[in-house]
Amino acid sequence: MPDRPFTLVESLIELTRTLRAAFEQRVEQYGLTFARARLLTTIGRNEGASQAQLAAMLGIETPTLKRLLDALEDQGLAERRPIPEDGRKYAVYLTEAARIEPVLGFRAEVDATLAQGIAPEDLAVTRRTLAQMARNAERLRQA
Amino acid sequence: MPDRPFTLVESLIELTRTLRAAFEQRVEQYGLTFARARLLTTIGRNEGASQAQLAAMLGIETPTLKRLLDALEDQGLAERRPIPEDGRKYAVYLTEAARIEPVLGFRAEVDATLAQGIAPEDLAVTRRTLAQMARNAERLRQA
DNA sequence: GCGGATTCATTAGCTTGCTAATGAAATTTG
DNA sequence: CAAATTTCATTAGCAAGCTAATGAATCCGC
Repeated sequence: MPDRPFTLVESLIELTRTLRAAFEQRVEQYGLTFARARLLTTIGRNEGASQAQLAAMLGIETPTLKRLLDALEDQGLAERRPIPEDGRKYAVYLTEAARIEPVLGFRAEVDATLAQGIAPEDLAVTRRTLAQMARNAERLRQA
Repeated sequence: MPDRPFTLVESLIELTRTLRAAFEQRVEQYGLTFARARLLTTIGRNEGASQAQLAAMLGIETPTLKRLLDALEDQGLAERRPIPEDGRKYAVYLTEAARIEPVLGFRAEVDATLAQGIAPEDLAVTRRTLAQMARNAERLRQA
């Protein structure tokens, strides 16, 4: 029901929101949200990374990351360990409880579902186009 | 710097955020945010629409819309008018102040900027692919 | 090796999404 | 026509994005 001509931007916004909602539903059985599940898998692939590094990988800011990490820690799924070399940093790890969760294959699953019924060459074109759009948006940001 | 293979979902999330940030910067000179500017143009194209209708057009929920509309009303850019036929509804209009703002051409401008340097046929493919992805995400939501 | 600059995590506070619940008005049904 | 249902806007409260500001630790330049 969005506004008629349905511009690219509208499509993007709507898709991202639907996507989020769909997978939110999917991971809620584990007591997770979309953002927290994304962080969980990123920690799993990069154990020992600092908070700043994780934030950069996820493309979010460190205060946002802190809040997500606090939540995972409260749920007993991740932990901060102080490192001796640098008193400012923590190294972040999954707990054993988190390792059992089948959520770790999350990203690949999301992608596979999303790509269903789409020709590989169309996917390739779309990837390229999205990358160019990201550059366009980025350029605009500085101007 | 996101996680290596840079999946589709990551691209989408990052693009939407960059896009938002870029245009946030663009409209802040008018005291607007991205979401509020989007609402403003939607009101402009559909004057007299109810809040529920506007929310549907924007793909957001009515409480979210209410908050945005309150803000525009506080800024003197939009107004609610009770309608005689239905005591529950308001008809929403732009004020004269809003009509002067050059923000009304906003959507087209966003789209044009985003599409720079992309071949028309690639854009077409991308539109189709995004639509299919939206269906995939939607389907998953119900399952 | 000391002092200024940078980096890291944190706090505080804003915006904008969401869902659930509510009251009032309109509509549908029996 | 009265009662039940639905619709509309609202309130309340949560999640997750952001920026700005802070304190502590590290690093660099001289």
